[in-house]
Amino acid sequence: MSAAPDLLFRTLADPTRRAIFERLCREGEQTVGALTARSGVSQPAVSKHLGALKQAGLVRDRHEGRQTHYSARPGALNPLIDWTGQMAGFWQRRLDALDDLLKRMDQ
Amino acid sequence: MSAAPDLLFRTLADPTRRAIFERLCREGEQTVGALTARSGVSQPAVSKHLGALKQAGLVRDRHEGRQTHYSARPGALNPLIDWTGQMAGFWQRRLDALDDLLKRMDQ
DNA sequence: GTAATCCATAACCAGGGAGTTATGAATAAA
DNA sequence: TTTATTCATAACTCCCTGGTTATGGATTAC
Repeated sequence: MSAAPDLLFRTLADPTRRAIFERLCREGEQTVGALTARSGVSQPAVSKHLGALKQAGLVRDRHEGRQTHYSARPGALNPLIDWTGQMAGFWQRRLDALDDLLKRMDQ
Repeated sequence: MSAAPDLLFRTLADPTRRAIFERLCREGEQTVGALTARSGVSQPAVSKHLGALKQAGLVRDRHEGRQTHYSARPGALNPLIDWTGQMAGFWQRRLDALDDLLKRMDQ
């Protein structure tokens, strides 16, 4: 299971791309032009990043005339949340087991 | 804030490296040799990945004789959990605001 | 109809990073 | 002491990707 975390990690690893995603989360729907304005990179670069984000299921696009509006997609981060939860769970479980063992040795 | 998520995302983006980290989470402390055995890559590659994981604060190492034991570091994922929580919070807040607006318009 | 705007795609380039083999330092075993 | 084991580092290669400029299609404005 969990081929999903792979794509998510890879997609969010790039700072520029992650910044775009963060802006969409904070400020809601934005056009490509608006995103390009404060991204520090060219418009084609932004378009490529948006393509990657879309393919990872992190954003949606909505065409309206000659401009495209992008918005963050709630729930897309769930696999990531699940993964971190699992990892945290594993060492927690081992700590519990250790705790148990110590208690039994103590008796 | 949050230079930490950047390093974490970058470090966990590589599948081989993430697999090593997962094994350390699931099965606890491991030597480099043990990790290399089922990693599918050479020992130097594993060592490099472990170096990256260590630098990101994701693992600890413990030298014992001529072998080095690595273990996952609980709490290292916290910045990641915080970040996802923030992102989820943003759109949640906007949904609430929208809900509010609709309610007021309804009255 | 013509000009201007918005965006996506193509083509290309450069840097980084993940992999390899070779090697050496440190420790354990003989 | 000599040999074998374990790991880290160095040096190198190759590919992937994020950036660029150039361009074109679609839409809006004049």
